[in-house]
Amino acid sequence: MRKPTIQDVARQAGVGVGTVSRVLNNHVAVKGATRETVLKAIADLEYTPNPHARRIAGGKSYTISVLLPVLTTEFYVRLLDGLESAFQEARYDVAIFPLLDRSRLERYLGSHTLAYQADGLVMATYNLTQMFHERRLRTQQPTVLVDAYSDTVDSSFMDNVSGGRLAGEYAVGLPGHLYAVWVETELDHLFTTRVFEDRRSGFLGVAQSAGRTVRREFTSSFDSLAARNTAVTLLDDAQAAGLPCTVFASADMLAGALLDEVNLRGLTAGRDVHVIGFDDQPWAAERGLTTLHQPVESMGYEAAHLLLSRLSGFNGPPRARRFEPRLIVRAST
Amino acid sequence: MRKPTIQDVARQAGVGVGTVSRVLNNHVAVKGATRETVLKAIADLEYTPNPHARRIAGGKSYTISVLLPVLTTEFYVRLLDGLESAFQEARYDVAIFPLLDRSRLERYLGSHTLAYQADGLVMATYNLTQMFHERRLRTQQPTVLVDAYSDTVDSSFMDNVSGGRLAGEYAVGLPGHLYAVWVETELDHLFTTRVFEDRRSGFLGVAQSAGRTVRREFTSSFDSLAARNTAVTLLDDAQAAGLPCTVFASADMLAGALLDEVNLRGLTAGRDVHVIGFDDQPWAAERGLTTLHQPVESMGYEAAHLLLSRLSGFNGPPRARRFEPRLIVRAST
DNA sequence: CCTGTTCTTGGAACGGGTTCCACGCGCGGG
DNA sequence: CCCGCGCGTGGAACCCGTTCCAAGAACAGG
Repeated sequence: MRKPTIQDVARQAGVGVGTVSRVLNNHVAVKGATRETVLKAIADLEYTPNPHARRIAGGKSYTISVLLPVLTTEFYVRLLDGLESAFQEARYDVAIFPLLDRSRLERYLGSHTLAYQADGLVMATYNLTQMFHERRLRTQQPTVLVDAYSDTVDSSFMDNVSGGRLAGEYAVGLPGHLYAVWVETELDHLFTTRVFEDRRSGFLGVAQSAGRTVRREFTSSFDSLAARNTAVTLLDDAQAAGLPCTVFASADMLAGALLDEVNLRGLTAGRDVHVIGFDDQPWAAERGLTTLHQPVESMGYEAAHLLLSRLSGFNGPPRARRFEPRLIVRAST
Repeated sequence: MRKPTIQDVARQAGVGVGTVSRVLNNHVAVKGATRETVLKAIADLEYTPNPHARRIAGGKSYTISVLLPVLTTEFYVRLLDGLESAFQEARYDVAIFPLLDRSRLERYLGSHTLAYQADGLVMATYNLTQMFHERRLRTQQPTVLVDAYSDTVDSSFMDNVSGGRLAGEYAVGLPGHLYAVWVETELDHLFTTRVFEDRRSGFLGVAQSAGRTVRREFTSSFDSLAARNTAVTLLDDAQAAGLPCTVFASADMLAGALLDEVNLRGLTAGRDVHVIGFDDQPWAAERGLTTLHQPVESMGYEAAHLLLSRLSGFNGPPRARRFEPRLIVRAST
């Protein structure tokens, strides 16, 4: 029982192989009735096209490279969900390269021996380096940025200024001193980019125009020990200055550490300490954390479509797709 | 500047395409001189064969699925090294599936829609389930077990009984009370198999025939907090009973936690407490840990060759390849 | 009802390998 | 010196899709 081929499908449906191929690839010019017949034949035979034959016949790799910093965080997992669902619909494979640090990224970009080059490139979060531009000129590879912005290529990104602003507008209505915690930009990692600066500028802008000052700002690296230390220092200060207080923690991870410490001190979040996070991690709902939800999947999905349109010939100027976070109010405020 | 094809190479070398293909695939029947000419042409043109064309022409996927529990541990990284180096030599790709728990494994094995089936299957550490046997019958897919044993399929594995015995033989010559620490077999994870039971039976067998008893045995789960707790309890008991003592920690991770605690108490490993580990992790040399080194890469390499021989037609009865750990004595004893 | 477009559609050519068959050449034996 | 065998080699056929061209079908306008 050999695997059925496109020939078998064509015979079964009483049409030519060209027609079957057109149905498979959604090339519009197929009449409704014919399309149905072909789809039925495909279903009956349990036909699945051979991707390798497709690649050699089409002269393309039908593969997209996705460059991202790491894939162990919620954010990138969701981002990949969005990217992969869009690429799957268009029958493209995705090759994931978690590059971790600048040297690996540059090694990847500089590599001359990209034997079977991907048809397109998705870069997540990375800032654009000089090497990137050189490589792009050399390879002509269609590229899209996601979670990052540049005016020279298509991009799909979150509006972090707006996210900071939303947090700010809500925070100024809450009682007590105002605090803010940011995430440190590690210089040898490219993936921090301007995300936290943007959140900060949005937040501070609103606070200022509301005539409020932030009592203290903190910067923590993105690990749980540092987050806990920051929480301790912050609460010491807040208790000394008098509760209640309101804290904008620009990443849920930081907010989580703060909630831990609040509980440990017998205080109550949403009464003594108001906490606003950012990310809407899966646990945020359970723990009742007020936070900003980001439509990360949509951002990925849209990025994929920007790239796909380039792949099918679109050649206009760079486009930018901006996504807005949404404030979700829960018990922590 | 198109990518060169096998046609270009044939022309350049003044031979037929068949000959070039034969050289590429090491089909013996090519005369030395001709082979040289072809190899030179390949080098001159910087020719790399198109894997997709190969797959469609050959009617095979030239891909091997490797099923393993996780790939974040030293052991599996080394195992993959061994597997991949062998498969690369034979121009096979490797697709890695870290399946983590029983349900994912069964979902993988039960799947009917393994569209472009791999030519062969490597299963690491997993015990064989009923589903596995059913699937094997259905798909006829050549299979090899690595780090596990069954008498129905080829296998390549470490002799953990022998490892335990080596540890035992050495331990009974060391002074003081005897302790042993094992790793807990989590029941919903398949990947613990009989490894630790085997080490235990080897170790206890030797101790018994030497007329020695083990003062206390501990079981710890494989995480650092549990390991540390176990170390504390063990050392409390040992100090109460009088030092020196000798401990066989059946995984370096456990041994490491023990060394930490030994240092913390101002004791000296190799004098007050003798520690024997198992694995020879990269840090074992630096920290002077006496341990059992496992030829994991060789085990993987051999597993790959067992599978490759099946793929090229070998059809004899199941074969088993057994590998022996080697005791490495360092300062901790 | 006829002619000229515009849609659809069939199928050959093609892409880059592998495999198999047939042929040529070299060598040993008679 | 001739014949036969086998090794080494060339190249056609094939694998399975995509694409493109030409031809048939359908439809609108006169």
